[in-house]
Amino acid sequence: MDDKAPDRVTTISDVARLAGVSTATVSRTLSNPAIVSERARKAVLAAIDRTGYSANVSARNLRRRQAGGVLALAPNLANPFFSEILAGMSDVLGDHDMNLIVADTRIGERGRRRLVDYADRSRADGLLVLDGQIDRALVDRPNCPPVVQVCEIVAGLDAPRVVADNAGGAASAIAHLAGRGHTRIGRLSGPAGNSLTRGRDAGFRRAIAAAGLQVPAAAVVAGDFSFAAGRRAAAHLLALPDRPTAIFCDNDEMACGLLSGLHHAGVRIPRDIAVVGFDDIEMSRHLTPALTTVRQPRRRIGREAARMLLDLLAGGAARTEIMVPTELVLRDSA
Amino acid sequence: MDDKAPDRVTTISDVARLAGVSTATVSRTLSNPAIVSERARKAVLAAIDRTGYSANVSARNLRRRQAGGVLALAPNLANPFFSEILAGMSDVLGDHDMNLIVADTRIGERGRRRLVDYADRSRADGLLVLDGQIDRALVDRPNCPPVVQVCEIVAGLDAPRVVADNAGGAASAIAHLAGRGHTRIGRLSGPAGNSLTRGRDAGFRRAIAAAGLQVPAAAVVAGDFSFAAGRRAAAHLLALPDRPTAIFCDNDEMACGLLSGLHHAGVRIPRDIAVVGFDDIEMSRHLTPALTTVRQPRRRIGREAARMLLDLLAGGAARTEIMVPTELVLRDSA
DNA sequence: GCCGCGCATGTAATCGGTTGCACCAGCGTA
DNA sequence: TACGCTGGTGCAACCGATTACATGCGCGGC
Repeated sequence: MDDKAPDRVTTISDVARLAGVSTATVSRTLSNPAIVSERARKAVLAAIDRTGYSANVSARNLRRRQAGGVLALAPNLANPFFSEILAGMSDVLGDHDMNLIVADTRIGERGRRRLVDYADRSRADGLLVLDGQIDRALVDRPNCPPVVQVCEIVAGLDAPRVVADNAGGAASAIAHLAGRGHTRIGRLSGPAGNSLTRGRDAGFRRAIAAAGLQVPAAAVVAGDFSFAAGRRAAAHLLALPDRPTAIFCDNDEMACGLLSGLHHAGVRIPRDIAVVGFDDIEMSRHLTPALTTVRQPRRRIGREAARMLLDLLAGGAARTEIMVPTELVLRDSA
Repeated sequence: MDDKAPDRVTTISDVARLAGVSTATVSRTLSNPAIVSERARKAVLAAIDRTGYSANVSARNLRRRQAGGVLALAPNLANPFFSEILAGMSDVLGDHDMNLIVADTRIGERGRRRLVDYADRSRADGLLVLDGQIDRALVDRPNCPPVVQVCEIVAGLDAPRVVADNAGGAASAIAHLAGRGHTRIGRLSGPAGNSLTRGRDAGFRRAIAAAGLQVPAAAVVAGDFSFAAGRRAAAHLLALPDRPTAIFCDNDEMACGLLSGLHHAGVRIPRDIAVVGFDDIEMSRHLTPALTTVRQPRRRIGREAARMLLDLLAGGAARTEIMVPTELVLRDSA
């Protein structure tokens, strides 16, 4: 405010001079106030207040040999499923004075090279990988920062992870349907290799068996998590000789497409066919009928992942896997 | 790879030694290859290739007195409306080797103080403000980086801006409805002070007048952009003695709630009442009936905003306002 | 043969904090 | 009185890149 050179940002030396101490004391006042005398501390804080000083992050990070931030790699940022996970990460990281920077992994070859630049020790202290399809070479590089996998698992990558209880969630959905008397329960699955698909598949089969039922092979359709896949599945399922009376979908987006396809074909839901989804995305509660689905606590998943990464960075022998429970949300579609 | 000390990240000196040149030459090879001899350039590039060197960003930014990134301030990151705008920004910034870091503005007092930390010259070279409700003190601070406003305008803040053609979009929606023979056209608006509300209101009134109609005062309801506001508005509008036959909503989320409320009351859409929204969010095309709405080209808005900020930072006398055209998307609800 | 010019390169200062080490004052103990 | 210890502080090296300035070399013109 009342400085001589108004165009220069105030530095630690300005504060030191004003407070009549050395820069070391200013630095210590900020990072470890307990070890400076009360006299000095007061003088420094007053000077900081006067000047509006705030430390230059580049200089600090350079000296501390850290990046002060974490990189999250997500496919398709525009997908609202991820934004709440990212918000959870941001909560925790912010409390530890860490940035969250977010990069989209599905952006062609030009972008791929950029990713390698980003996933660099000087830019990111750690990586939060939300995309199971990521190129393994990216994270196997010699100087790649520590990685935590979130939700999806990269095939063969042995890094710590935070995942939802996919099997348990699927099982609870099936148990619910079986309890309502359904005996022919179909499934609209995700792509085959995917770790989410595998988990949900396991829960599906386990629960079907536990209810003393059989998996109706023809009514198990492979999708790709997209709305369009749900539309296609509707046509396919309606053409079956032995229609299922309930369908479990591996995610809400497909369930949404399925609902739409069935609706256009004049099928009444849930009377003719019951539908259950997975994820509980925003849209699901607004559909007509509102979608019964398995909720993933996304914000919590983000928080756990961020905490796990921070532990890892602090050198703590972090747990290698955290499984977050899911919850069946009963609405109108089943 | 074949280094002596495998635990230390390679620096510019390592590369220089390996290539048999000075660090200055290495630096020049990377930032301005034309001024180094071909011999030196080849040696340096080979050394970089061997070591997998990449420059430390903190050191570079410290020396260049820049932050290497831009901060975007958005309310509610979980809202998918923003993610595509952010993705557009990220496209452009990435091409200029700039980070995009994103902060949520609606996170209580604790978060507010954190924002002030973030909106700092050493962390961000510029600010992209997507929230019209932001505290003006934040951007009026003496050493706040340059600002570009996006979509919403902060009351009384005279910074360059990128906005959608809100008036034009609303007008085209009304013109469409009037063209289909509607004469009692209601409106579900956003909150009163909001710049989006004002723009859409202007277009609404202009087009109503142009069609030779009157604004049915009782059928203009103030909402708050939320789904719940749409539900409430449905009840209100149905209770009117002189029901409108069409309703223009200031955003899709409210239109969505309105649709849901009307549907539950047994109103057939668009036969009994036509509904038009604004924004074209993801969900809108998936509703039953699919929502007719005014599309904002969100990715483009993001790109334009980022470009404008970069111009501003480069010292270019950037234009002070860019207005991006909107487009009426005809679907089933009108 | 000498001078001047321009190109390629190296030297070293610099960016702004952080922190190991040295120092000093003050006090208690031998 | 001498010695050791402890808490508080300052000095200066350091983090790793960028870049102003200096240097050296080769070449053409006089």
